[in-house]
Amino acid sequence: MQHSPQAGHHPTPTLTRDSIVDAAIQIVEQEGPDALTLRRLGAQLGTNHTAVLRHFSNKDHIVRALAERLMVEALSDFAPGNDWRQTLISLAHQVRSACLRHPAVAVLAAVRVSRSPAEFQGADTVIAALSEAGLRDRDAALVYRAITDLALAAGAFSASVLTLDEDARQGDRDAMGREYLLASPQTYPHLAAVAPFLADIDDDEQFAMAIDLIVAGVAAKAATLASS
Amino acid sequence: MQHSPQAGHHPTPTLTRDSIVDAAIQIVEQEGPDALTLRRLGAQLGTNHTAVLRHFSNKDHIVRALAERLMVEALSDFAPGNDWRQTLISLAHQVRSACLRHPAVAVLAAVRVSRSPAEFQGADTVIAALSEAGLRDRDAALVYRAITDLALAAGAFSASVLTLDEDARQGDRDAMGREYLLASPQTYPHLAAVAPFLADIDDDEQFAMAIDLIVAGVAAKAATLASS
DNA sequence: ACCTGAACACCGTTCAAGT
DNA sequence: ACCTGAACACCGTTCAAGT
Repeated sequence: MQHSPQAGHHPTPTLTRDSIVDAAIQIVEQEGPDALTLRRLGAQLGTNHTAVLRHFSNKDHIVRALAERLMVEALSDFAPGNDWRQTLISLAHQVRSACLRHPAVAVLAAVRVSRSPAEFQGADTVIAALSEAGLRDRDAALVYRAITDLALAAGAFSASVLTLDEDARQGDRDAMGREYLLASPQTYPHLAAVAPFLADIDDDEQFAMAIDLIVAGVAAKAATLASS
Repeated sequence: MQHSPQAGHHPTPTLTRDSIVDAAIQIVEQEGPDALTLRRLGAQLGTNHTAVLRHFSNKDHIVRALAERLMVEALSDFAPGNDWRQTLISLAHQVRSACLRHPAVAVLAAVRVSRSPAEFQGADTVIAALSEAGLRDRDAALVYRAITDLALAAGAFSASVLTLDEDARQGDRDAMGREYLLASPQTYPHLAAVAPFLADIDDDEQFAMAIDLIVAGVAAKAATLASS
């Protein structure tokens, strides 16, 4: 009689890696990144708090699994645009949306995402867009890594604001709106000139501009390299 | 008899906010962000672990003080370049250098830096550079916020790699070098074409390219807005 | 094979007490 | 005014024991 996972009297183990990740996401979303503890996770799953260590060797491995989920979700329902600019822009916004949907997960996991080949499909799409823009080989590889990390960093950064508590957030908003207005026009003329506008910019607009600048930069870089 | 800080028999308190921040930086740099605990801090300072709470109301306030230090150091010995491009590029590298000198501090504190007016001088320099590039008023304010957060996010991201332990870092390096090579040329043709180059790019080069793209993007944006 | 429960060595924060 | 020391309610991880 062979010993297989299906055989014997263990038809459905209580926990699976997927059910643990599901529970972890739920906790982190509802209660913030600090709420993700093994004991809280055990409570959510209705098991002893050490049971999850049968499936992940430590807490860090759980965080990495969250990172993978985030990327899969970001790139799941994606279709390339009509040209390479549209493709890059919509990919970037898709990544940010996933980060904003799970801000605490993004803050916890963004660094781990960028350092491992998360999604071949997403990478291929970006590199295809760069090829269309005129970048090949090593240039394409370099620009790919640069813009991927920029977009991910910007997305996580944008999301991280949502993880601050309401007091800290209001404090930061006030600081932007008020403190910059105190800058002396004599000592800091350029800053004083734009100070009234600084508080007036929301995160959506700022992110859109960041992606705009990067895409414009890619076009300029491709033109430079093509003519050299 | 008036009661003044100088009078009486309390000439030099054991702790000051500065000495606490000094000790915190030393701990975080030598032992990583997780090593920053009140007990470790108390040991470093030769006091009870609760003594620092006389000077900072909680641990989060200590982290914010670290963020301020980081920014001050990043912008302290800075001189504007010959043109606006050089100015922006060298500012960005200065921020990254500070992040790399204190990687764990950067990871801990970057988000808090970007949301508060840390340095009027730095802000004025950047906005002056944008003005030279041709951006004014609300456009300048929007681009200022976008590129500041991008540079800071990129710097913190870059630094965050240094906070991973050697095993995780080697694992990530291997993944880049090896796993991408496994991408099927049929299914992912563009990715497969550049895969050999992906492992060959170091963090310095990648950061330099990111800043290059942003600066090129600023130039392109300024040209677009000027002609409209 | 998978989960439990006790144990261990830690956390941040509060608060009465000392000097 | 500043620091101590005990206490409280938590952590992640290990490991023998159960089923």
